[in-house]
Amino acid sequence: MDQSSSRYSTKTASSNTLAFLNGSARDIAPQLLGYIFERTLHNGTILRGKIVETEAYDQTDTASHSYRGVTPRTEIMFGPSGHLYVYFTYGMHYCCNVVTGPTGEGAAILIRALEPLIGQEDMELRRSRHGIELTNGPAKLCQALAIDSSLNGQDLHNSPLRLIVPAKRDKVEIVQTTRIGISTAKDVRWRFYYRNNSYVSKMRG
DNA sequence: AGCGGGATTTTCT
DNA sequence: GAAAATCCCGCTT
Repeated sequence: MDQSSSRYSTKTASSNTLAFLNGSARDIAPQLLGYIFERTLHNGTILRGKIVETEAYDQTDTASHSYRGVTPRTEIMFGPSGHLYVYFTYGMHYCCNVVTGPTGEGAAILIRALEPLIGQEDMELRRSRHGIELTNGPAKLCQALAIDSSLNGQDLHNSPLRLIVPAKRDKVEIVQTTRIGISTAKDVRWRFYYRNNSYVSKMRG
């Protein structure tokens, strides 16, 4: 494996390049910033967005779906890392996570915001919005990229939704703060985002 | 700019 | 039966 070519070319993640997901969600969540989601629709349309906001959830965490153990909903979180966990909430919204940790541990990273790179026009049709409103929230980005329960459990190495290693690391400051929309563990600072990126959800200022 | 309510269904107590 | 890792709209300031 040629180190320089993997560092400077944008290519589909091999099983090797996503091996870093087999660790703690807390540590991986900031590392996932800058990675790229590539969605291939049934008609062949390619959509891409860069991850700019993440939140970690693990089994020790009262706010995590996995806290109370394996259920029909959470079994994907307990499966192998590098797969996608999609859940449905509030009767109308999907949110998506990247599963982390070894098989048997229930952990995942919620993707809260993307910066669109390719396919903005297609996202606009699905969202009926434009600009930052395409992908500045966990359910918004799922609607923009047509992510629903049919993708739950898919392998991010090779599926209609793939995780791509960035060509080069962004030189952007990462902010660490508390998570959004939860009623317990409000003080746990497991939310990470790129400072000053306009696609981050609930930006103030 | 900020608050309040409605939508709508899966999941777990 | 209540809450939910949310979003959107309308009203008030």
